[in-house]
Amino acid sequence: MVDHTMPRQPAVVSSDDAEDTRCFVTRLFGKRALNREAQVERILSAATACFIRAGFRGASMNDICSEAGMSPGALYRYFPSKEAIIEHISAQHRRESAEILDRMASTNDIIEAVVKVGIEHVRHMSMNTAGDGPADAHARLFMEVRAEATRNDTVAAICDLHEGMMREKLLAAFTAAKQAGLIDPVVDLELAVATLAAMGEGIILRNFPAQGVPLEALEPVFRALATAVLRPANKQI
Amino acid sequence: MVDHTMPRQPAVVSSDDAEDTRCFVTRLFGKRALNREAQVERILSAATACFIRAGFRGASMNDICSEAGMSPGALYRYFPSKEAIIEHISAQHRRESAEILDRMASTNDIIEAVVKVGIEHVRHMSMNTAGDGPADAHARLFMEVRAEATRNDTVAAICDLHEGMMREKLLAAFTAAKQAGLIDPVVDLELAVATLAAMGEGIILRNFPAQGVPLEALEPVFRALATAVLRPANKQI
DNA sequence: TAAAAAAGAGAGAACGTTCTCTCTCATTTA
DNA sequence: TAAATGAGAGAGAACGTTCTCTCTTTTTTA
Repeated sequence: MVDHTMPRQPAVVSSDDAEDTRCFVTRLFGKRALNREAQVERILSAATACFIRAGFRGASMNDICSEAGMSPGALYRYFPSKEAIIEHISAQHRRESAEILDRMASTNDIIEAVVKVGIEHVRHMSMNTAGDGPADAHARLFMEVRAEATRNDTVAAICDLHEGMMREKLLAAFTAAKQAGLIDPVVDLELAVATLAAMGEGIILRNFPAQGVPLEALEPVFRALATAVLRPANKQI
Repeated sequence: MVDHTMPRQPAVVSSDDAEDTRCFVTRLFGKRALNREAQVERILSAATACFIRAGFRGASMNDICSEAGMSPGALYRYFPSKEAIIEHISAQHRRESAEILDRMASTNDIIEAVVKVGIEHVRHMSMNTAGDGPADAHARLFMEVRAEATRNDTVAAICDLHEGMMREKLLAAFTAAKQAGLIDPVVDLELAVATLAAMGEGIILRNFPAQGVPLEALEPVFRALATAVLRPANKQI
């Protein structure tokens, strides 16, 4: 067997307070800086494809390297570990979901606003960003993220953060609508938010569009459910 | 370093058509046969605990052996592979879910029947069978099974089988109720079943009871949602 | 501005660990 | 005594990661 025990060269002594003395233009916009961003993007999109195909645990770093057309040595210059990639992708996925709520227009019709957000969320989740993956790519990733969150504290914190944000956004909108008399005063808003979120997640998980249910068919369903949750006593206000 | 390259012994030739010549009474009810069932059960419950803790991929066969207080050699007498254990547990989990629908009493009030089944399902899912695991044990396992189904054909078939059964049971009940005039004639029953199933799964996933929402609080929610789905036009019939 | 030095990027073999599963051999049961 | 059962070492493959080395780009020096 080949002997690899040759003593390592001591690392060149570099003072801890060494500063990057390069021109800041080069640092930010130089060929290397731009290439670095592109490479990070390449790795993330390759990893996403692999994770959708095989899951966080099922996809190996070698798989990701092959998909990205890159050697392990190269990949590890951009991410310190597999976990770091998983966390990055998890955060990105949850953030995208949370951002959909930002487009929830402040309208006089809270029911229609909820319907619109629900449809938008389902549309986004059944959209195939990559183009060559399975139809339920986003839903698969969503499941991976949630499963990972049950045993990885960092991912759990990421999920909590974004879910908390979503909860507060919805709650704020509902509180305003309630004060405007658009929501039945009896309704427990916290429970309403939780219920609607659970429903949304259930529909994401099932991925209706991938099973042939068109978005238009989902619209009256969302409307009926939103009405039931927000105006349980009397349908019309 | 120790040399492990010693050539393996060829497997002992065992004729494929070897027969069990024991008395069939002994074979079925003898001490050994009974013990065998007990051992299988021991392995399954140990594996379930490990899978809930670490996921299907995250839990190793050694973990399961330790949990079961058993050597690998012993364990592999009862299950040919890790996958076989995963499939067994997946099937068991999905079957238990499907069986809850069997207790759906044929009643004059279809809404209350749906509410009862929903509550029962959530109760079962938030129940901790083992006793010493996390509160969301069933929900975690559910997520594992669904995630596994996206990339393991056998588990996917298991899920399809039981979901198909659930779908048909609900559809039959709804069809009868529709004919009895208990459901709005406008309702697309297929979509109603899918919607209610998705809602149920979303609520399972969120595990409301583990988050402090009591089952009683969930009852009016289920009632409102069931009503919205089955009687969208007019609340009372 | 040209040459020298440093830093960055990448390839790919190899590392140590862990994985699933199988082997041999000892013990228990019928 | 023959068959069933179990223990536990360990084989071999796969894992995530790190290694050394080469080539390119950027910065510093003359």
